[in-house]
Amino acid sequence: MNSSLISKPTLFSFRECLWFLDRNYDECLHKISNSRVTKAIQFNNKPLVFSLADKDQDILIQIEEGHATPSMMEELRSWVQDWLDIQRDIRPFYQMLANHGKLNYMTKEFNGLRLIGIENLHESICWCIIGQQINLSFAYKLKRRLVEEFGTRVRTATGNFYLFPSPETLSSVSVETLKALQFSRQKADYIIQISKSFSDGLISKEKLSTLPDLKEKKYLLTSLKGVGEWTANYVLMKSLREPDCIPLGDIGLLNALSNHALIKNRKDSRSMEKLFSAFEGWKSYLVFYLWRSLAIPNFHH
DNA sequence: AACCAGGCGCATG
DNA sequence: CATGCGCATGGT
Repeated sequence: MNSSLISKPTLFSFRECLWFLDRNYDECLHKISNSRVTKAIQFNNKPLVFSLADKDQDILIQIEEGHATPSMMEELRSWVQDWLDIQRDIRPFYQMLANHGKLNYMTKEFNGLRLIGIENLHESICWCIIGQQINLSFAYKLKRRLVEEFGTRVRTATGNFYLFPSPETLSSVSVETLKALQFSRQKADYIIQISKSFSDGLISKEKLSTLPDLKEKKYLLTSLKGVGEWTANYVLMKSLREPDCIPLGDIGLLNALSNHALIKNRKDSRSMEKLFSAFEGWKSYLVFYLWRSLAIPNFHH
């Protein structure tokens, strides 16, 4: 089995999703070319390279490297649906956007954009730690070094693809090694310790998602050194798809709110709460769309 | 040339 | 509880 189709729901745009995956950053875990995204993932300890392309009313999944049994293909289909958040009916969110005087333009401008996730929880947390307090281009550079140094490489006819390094691998790396890749001592420490927590089974996506309430999830996440409020919320929104998690204090979020004249200054939490209270159940989506708005050149209210 | 980036932990008042 | 500090480097 080397291909499969997923039918598109309403309010889904492959082009918008592809735009997000492409942006203008040096992403090392997938490649975009000819309106297709290609990526390596791991199933049953075996790497598999697949691509996604737009095909009329469907999304075409193709296996680029490796072999997929029918059950693996079924798993891959489900993985892709999670990654691009394909199954969610986002019409309620669009209704909320449409009702908002300043944000209703988004229903047209970003039509069909889905909250693209980070399915691997360990990767998601490491990515947050890498990105803390540094500019995104440097963050992507650090991630690339980490992935190319410690991740599994899959060779294909069209180039190399990488899997994010496993917790086992990263937990046995030394601080000095990461420092040589220009990680700060703290970031190196956090990543190694958190990788240990994963390989020791102290935390896993399974464990985190089965916790009964959000407070416990946040508590478990922030008990890890290097994971604060921002990271916990980012991870819950991107990896567990919690509907109402806002990475508070996020500089991009604050800039977007300020561009739309929705807050007076960075400490204007009252205006923020007022805005988000109108998006109950869809706060994470609103954050994602606000981030999307940052890419509009010279956007000012 | 300063200043600030997808923050966080730790030390103080 | 609030505020200050260091962190690593690159972009503006």
